[in-house]
Amino acid sequence: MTPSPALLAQLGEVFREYGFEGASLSQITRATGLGKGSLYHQFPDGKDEMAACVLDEIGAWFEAQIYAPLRIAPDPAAAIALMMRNVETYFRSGRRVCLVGVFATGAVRDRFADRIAAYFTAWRDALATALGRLGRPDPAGLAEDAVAAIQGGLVAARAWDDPAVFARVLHRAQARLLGT
Amino acid sequence: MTPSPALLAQLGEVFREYGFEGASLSQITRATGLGKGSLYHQFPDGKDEMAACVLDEIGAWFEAQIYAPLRIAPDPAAAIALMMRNVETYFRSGRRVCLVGVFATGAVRDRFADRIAAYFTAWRDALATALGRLGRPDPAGLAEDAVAAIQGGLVAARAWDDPAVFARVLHRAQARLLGT
DNA sequence: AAACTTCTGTACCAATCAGTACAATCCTAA
DNA sequence: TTAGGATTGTACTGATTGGTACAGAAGTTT
Repeated sequence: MTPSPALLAQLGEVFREYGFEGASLSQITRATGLGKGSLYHQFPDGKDEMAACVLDEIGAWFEAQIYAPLRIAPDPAAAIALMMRNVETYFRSGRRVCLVGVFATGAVRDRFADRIAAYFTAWRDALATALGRLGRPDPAGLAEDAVAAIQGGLVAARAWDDPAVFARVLHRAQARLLGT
Repeated sequence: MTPSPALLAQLGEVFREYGFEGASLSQITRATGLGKGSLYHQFPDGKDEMAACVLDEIGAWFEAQIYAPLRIAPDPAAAIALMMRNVETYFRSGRRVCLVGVFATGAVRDRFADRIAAYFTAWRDALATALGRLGRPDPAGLAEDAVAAIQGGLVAARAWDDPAVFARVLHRAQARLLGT
């Protein structure tokens, strides 16, 4: 039983907007257009399974669009710049929260601990790899700071309801990464 | 009707752990030892009012312990270093989430928009004031980045379930603030 | 067309939810 | 001690919750 990427994207948006606890089945059926019968048919373990599938889909997207390019691109500096552009697009300039980050700071953190940690680890490590190839000092620390800056930039942009905040934080983080 | 700071602290911990939607009245009565009659007597508008009072209490604490010292301390560099130490203590080395940040990325963001934005603004501005007095370049940008780093450090520490991450992010953020 | 498989709709369930009402209890001032 | 105000406990409410069961509809294969 493989849920479609489109369905997982819809589920993801409900979880982003309402969080895990706040995303009731009513809201999910409304957002997806599927009834409870359909949802339970595809996700017999209920909301937990939906969220786990969504996290896996997000992880796969990031692997393809963010992490892998950082590891293998011939020009690490260009790859880092591209990462930042893709991050700005993916998070809708800070208007869309990072679902993994939201789960990390919520009551469901332990339920999805492996997936959450894996997402952050893969990102930090891929970025550190690119920084290492670029010859930047302390690649692990710079990578860790960048991942934190992106998460913090999202929180701040939401707090101020101002996407320009996210853009500025990203821009300055990129400059620190590249030493420019 | 002024709820005691101790009660507000207990409420704050329930909201931190379960989020706004997930913090049921059952959990709140359990955590506070007060029955529903008592809670509704003190907070006639229910959970919204509880959360608003908690946010105000947090804001007041930050004003006294974090923002005001940044604005008025004779030695801005020492004030910034003290801020970081206090932040590390307050957030229990990253084990305790920032409730304002959690609300900022949740469905209740709009309900408490003024309080959330005010918390972030006061912090950024107080820090920028200290940086300005220190003669640091782009104090507003540095301040914004530091506030984002703290938030992002909290998310990352939770994601990795590793307080050392928060400490490292704080340490490096402080070095950037002070130019050391 | 018939048989089989997959998917959907919906009635139902027990539990929980936030909130209301108010009697009872506790506390304080005179 | 009494009266009045503050606080608490709890029964009750209608609504919502996640989940179950399964008949019926839809899709696919022969």
